[in-house]
Amino acid sequence: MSDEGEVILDQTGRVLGPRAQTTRQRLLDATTGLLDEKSLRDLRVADIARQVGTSPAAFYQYFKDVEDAVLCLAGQASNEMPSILEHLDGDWRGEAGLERARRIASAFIDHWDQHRAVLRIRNTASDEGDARFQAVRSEAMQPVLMGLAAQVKRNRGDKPATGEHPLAAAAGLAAILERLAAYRRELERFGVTRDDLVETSARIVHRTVTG
Amino acid sequence: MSDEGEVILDQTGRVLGPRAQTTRQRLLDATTGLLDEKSLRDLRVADIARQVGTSPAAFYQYFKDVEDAVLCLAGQASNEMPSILEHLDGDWRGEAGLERARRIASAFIDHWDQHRAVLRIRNTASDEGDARFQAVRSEAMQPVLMGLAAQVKRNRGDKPATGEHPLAAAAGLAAILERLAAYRRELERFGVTRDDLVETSARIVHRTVTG
DNA sequence: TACCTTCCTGACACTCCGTCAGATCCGGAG
DNA sequence: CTCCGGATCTGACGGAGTGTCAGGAAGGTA
Repeated sequence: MSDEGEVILDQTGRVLGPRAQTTRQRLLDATTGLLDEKSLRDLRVADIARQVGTSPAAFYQYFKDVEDAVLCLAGQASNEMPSILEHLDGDWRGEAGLERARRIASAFIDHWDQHRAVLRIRNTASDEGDARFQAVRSEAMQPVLMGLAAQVKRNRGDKPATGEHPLAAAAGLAAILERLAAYRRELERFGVTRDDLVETSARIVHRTVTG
Repeated sequence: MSDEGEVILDQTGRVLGPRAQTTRQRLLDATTGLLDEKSLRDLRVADIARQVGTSPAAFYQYFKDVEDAVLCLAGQASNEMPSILEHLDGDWRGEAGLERARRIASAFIDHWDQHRAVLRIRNTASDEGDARFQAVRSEAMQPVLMGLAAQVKRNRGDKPATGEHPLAAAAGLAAILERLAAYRRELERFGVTRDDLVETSARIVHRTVTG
């Protein structure tokens, strides 16, 4: 990622002045925009540069390659990981727990609606084994995963008799939350509304957490 | 896909003789092998050709591009979609239903263990919007999705009062099954065994289907 | 051997990548 | 206002990989 910390550097390690920061940000914005139209695979450095009205060479001043820029965007998006953790801790039993689950599901959907293209790439690149994207994704999801696993464990009174593994259950729940949020558009075409998604995933999560 | 029906054609539409079929198959095998080492993005036609001991130009005789070859493999893998549908129909209540769910989960894991690389690409390409991969994936998953949705609907006595949407629930369950199967390796490093995965996903599926 | 079909290849034009030396820009010192 | 020096950008290029084509090799048949 080319965006760690506060001081932003270019590819040779030098601090960026204000003019450069503007250019860099415009390159990032252009990348975001273009990703709504074409896949990462089809996204050319030349496209991004043209959109910004600069030369391809300028792009390489700030980013190693297109993936590097997207990685940066993915980092930003992941950092906006919504207030899910707040909802995690507390009592999961009964209607209050279900409401908790609804809030989490809803926050996930909002998160994905706002960063669909970039989050999709984050996950696919991560699935394909790219270590940098894996790191960004983990950083965002790990707390959710651990939080869910802890709640599963707690609310079952630690009885492993059910045969369910807390971490596996948490991973499964995370899968539902992500997938339904990611596929919102597609499911809508089959008559599944946003509320349906929230309610359905919330109930599965709630049932799984409380056993 | 370059593999529809029985008679196999080359890129110009001519029927393949026995020698050509062998070459084509070797190209496919080499592709499978290389996909275990590198990502689709890094897989060059030249690599595949060299592996087979032929020229890059030969590759283009049988496939439009690398994706086309992988698509063909994805189609083959998807067709081997295991005997999941057999387990879907029937009574889901009680221990028998849970056992049903275990069989499905187990079959999913086997399926993914056998075709991990190709199925991953099928899904990521499909996620990225590639219509051809979407078609292959749908063809494989649609029956599972519909079957699960039908069971959800049936076993709830059609009471929509629970607020869960059958199709959304089915999509969520499919997400769990796929993700846990796809991430088996990674989860194992955290001490989650195959049995844990089967039992956990089976129970979530069973609970969700029976309400 | 001569021939014909099937299959494969060398060679090429093209696209895009990533780098570098040098041009351009711009604010501040004089 | 003019000039200077660092900050920023660019044109031009070597390289890798793609996809195509005319023609060459391989193998069967008579």
